[in-house]
Amino acid sequence: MKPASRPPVTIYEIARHLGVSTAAVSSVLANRHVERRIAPATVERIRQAAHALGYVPNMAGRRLRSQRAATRQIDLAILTSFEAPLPLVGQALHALQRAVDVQSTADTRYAVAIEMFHAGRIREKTGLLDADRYHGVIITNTLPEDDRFLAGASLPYPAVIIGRRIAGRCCVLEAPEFVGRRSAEILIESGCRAPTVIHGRLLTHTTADRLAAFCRTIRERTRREPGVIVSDGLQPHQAAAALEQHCAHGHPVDGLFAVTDSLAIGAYRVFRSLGRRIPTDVAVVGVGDHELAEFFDPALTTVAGANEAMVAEAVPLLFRLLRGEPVPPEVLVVPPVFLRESTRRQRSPAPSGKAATARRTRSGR
Amino acid sequence: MKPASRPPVTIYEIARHLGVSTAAVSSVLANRHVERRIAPATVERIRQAAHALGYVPNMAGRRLRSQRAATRQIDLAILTSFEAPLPLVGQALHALQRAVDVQSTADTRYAVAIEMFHAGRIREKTGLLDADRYHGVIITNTLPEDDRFLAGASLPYPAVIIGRRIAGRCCVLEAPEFVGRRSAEILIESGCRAPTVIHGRLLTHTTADRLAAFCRTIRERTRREPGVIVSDGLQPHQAAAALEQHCAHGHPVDGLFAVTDSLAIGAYRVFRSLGRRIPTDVAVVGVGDHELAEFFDPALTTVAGANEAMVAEAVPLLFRLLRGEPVPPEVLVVPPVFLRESTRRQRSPAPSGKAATARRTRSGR
DNA sequence: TGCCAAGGCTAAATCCATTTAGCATCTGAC
DNA sequence: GTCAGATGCTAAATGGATTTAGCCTTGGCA
Repeated sequence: MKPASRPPVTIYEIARHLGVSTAAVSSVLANRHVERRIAPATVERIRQAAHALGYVPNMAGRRLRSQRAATRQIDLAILTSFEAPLPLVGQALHALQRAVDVQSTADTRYAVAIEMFHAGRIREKTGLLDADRYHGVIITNTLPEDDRFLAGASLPYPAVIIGRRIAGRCCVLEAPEFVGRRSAEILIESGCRAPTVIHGRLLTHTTADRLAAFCRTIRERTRREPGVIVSDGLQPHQAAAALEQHCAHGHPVDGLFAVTDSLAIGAYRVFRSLGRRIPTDVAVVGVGDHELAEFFDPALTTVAGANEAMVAEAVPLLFRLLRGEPVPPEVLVVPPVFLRESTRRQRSPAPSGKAATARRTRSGR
Repeated sequence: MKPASRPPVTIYEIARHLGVSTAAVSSVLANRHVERRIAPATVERIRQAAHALGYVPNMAGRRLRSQRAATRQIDLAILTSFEAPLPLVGQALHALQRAVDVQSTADTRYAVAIEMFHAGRIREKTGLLDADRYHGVIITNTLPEDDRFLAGASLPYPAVIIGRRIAGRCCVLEAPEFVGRRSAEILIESGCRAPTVIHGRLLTHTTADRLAAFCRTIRERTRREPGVIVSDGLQPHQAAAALEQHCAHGHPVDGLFAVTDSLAIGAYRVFRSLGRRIPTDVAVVGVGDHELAEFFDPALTTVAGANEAMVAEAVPLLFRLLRGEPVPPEVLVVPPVFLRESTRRQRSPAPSGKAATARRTRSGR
């Protein structure tokens, strides 16, 4: 950050500098000089002065004046972290855009955008606390630091939080405990004796809940400690490195719960290279936040993927907040469960049998 | 779109309606009523009136006034289609944000956002032609319809186009022909006799170029027509359906070029279910726009993935445009080639031999 | 020479909200 | 009874750009 210099250059400076009126300057800079009949020489002088003085238009000023009367502009944003899986965010934007397309009228224009912050550092996001940027936002993929900040701060606009309960704010979350518990149960029912969980070092409220519930369930049902692998990040190669090291240390793993899809991808590769077959030697459960799970080899059993459902809840809530209508403080979403080949043993605990068992497969959209 | 109604409600209406000053209304609506010592009863009246009249704040007005003097705000956006693969866009945003973090000074604040349009319908994106929204944009993932529109329209702000040459605009593109030609060569060198390409129904400039160059190269080198499979969309399941049908019609396929990663994912599944081994029975070449290619089973050979490089070029170009500096009309980027297992045969055309051949593997970041 | 039209530009209103300075009124302490 | 201070509010300036109405020249034509 260099130090502040002089105040911004406006069209007034340019006008004064050249001895012309602001009207002339404005006309030229807005490319209206032809219909306004500004002499070519003047156009050129104004252009050069603007460049020389380093003129940068003030969009607020422009918008304020030029926006056709009787049109109100509503700015909505989805705030997410750079580190988050993008498909989730894309879904959210899509859903929001669909809603906006429906809500739009001749006198109301919506603009929707995705903006990002660095995970854990939402407080550094410029303009977050300013009342002059958004009419409303959906916030998702926050880390505990972010949550703490949000709980303390008072955002000067309506906001719906996805994946985290924050007092006084409208929140949409995964039903607590559900994902972790079901994942544990599936691995246990699959006959796993050394169930293990892998997660990224950074835990969101949601992933932390999945982790805790998983461990608790394993402890309660098996009276043993679950294995826990911490990956540096959510990238497949990071997961692979962590899992490899875990196995190299001699820790047994015959059932793995990956709190995020991408971790499962890395795990698949490690098991393959170690010659361990899925699901025969090791069962894997993941989350199905994006469409890929079905295309894993073997297809990944998922116990989550409530994202679509959460977004579907969040968008109408945002509009209700915008209209000033009352909203519930929180909405819980129960994620769907898809049993696929990566835990095939579950339904056929007998020898092996490839007889088709009842199984829901998420159909591609 | 409902018909337009009355002009927007401003704080003036509220003030007039209640017989108070706009200062009072503003103080209340900006939650400054405590320090401004507005009586609780008045606060309540103002709030109710605002709600009853359907007040929606005008962000332009707010920003114009409240923005600390000596701070200029610069709004940048990445415009992409809803239908595009998101990781690419995420990369672009990341790169842009990094640049912005460096460029930021105490008197210049940047805001960066992703905004989306429906593929082929960029002309319908509201505000695209308005001069009052962005200081600069990066446009990517356009379809030919979009390109045609952009070529005709004159955007009133600096723009860098990725993946498409548009006269008079600054463009960053894949070196023409390269990807299609190399892919074809790799399949031919792998000994394929029925090389085939699969692409989505919607073709961007880039994917169209890949397709055309592939077909031309196959024709020139083999004197035969390449197989062409058209998938309805880029989703794996759509690719799978298209490929299945192609095979069901008896078309031979022993080498496949997928112009997009996700298409390759779907293809893998089909080959697996048909019992055709990769690369022994069929070689597959794809593009490596995201990290996943390496984690395919077997790892996917890629002849593209220039996205990162393209973005790296585009961002500085945008800043040069913003500063009014001259820029080259186009920048060509040659994508890296990663030979992996999915075309293993290539380097060992002899019997089989699993001897490790020289092979670059993209290392995880 | 006189008049009109075109050309080239300016003054001032306007968009909406925020904020500073200041004006009444009321309260309580002395 | 007075006066300082609190209370509750308003008038007016301000932010940056666009746009309408209109002024002054100049040139062409009758």
